Amino acid sequence: METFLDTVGSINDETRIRILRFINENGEVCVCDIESSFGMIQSRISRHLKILKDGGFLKVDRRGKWAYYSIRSPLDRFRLGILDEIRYLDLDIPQLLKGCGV
Amino acid sequence: METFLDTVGSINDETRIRILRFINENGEVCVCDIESSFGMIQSRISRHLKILKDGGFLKVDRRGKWAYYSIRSPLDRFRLGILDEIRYLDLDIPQLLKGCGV
DNA sequence: TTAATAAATCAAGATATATTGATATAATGA
DNA sequence: TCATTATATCAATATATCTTGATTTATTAA
Repeated sequence: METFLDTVGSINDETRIRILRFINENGEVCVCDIESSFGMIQSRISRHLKILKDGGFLKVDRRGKWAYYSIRSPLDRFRLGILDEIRYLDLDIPQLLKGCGV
Repeated sequence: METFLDTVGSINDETRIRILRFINENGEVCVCDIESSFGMIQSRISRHLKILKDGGFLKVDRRGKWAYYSIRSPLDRFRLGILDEIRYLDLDIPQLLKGCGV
């Protein structure tokens, strides 16, 4: 039950839906890419990523200083359905903007 | 987008998930049945029913003094998937207890 | 080492949502 | 009409969530 509410709660926020779709469309991205693409401060992005990860949608891969987030795979039928559902919502999804100063 | 968030928000609450499953398992019930089955006060049940209705899960049929709630039909793939998903969650769903003094 | 960068976490305030009890509306029957 | 019953809505409070800015942790490079 907690798992279900974590999953549902994780998509009960427009910012997170936008981030989730952004990652679904662009594949693996690091936190600073999301920061600069969305023009949002780091702590805000980081928190939303954690919630999406705890909701079972994302996985992290830490390489060097960076944390790379991508869609967790394999994804169950329910979460796949959600990804599909948000695919065509009327939302402003920014262009990918590489944000880390290498 | 608002619609999607209404739908997701409507199931982002354990009480509402329980009510939704209760109705899904028992079919059409009136508000006082839910009240007495769940042992919750009327305004609380009424509010949650409204949210589930606005989320697209329920419909109301007013007959006489009573308001009968049931699963809206036909239900789209996404909402059907949610009903299916909550079907086996570890939740306390009360027995139907007829609550209206006829 | 030390400084710089990337990311996570924390604390405070703002906003949203849930619960309760009271009141309003609407239908029925005396 | 008036009282009763069923339901909806409102106002107040409690609780949860979101945002920001500051701090902490970890990695790399000077």
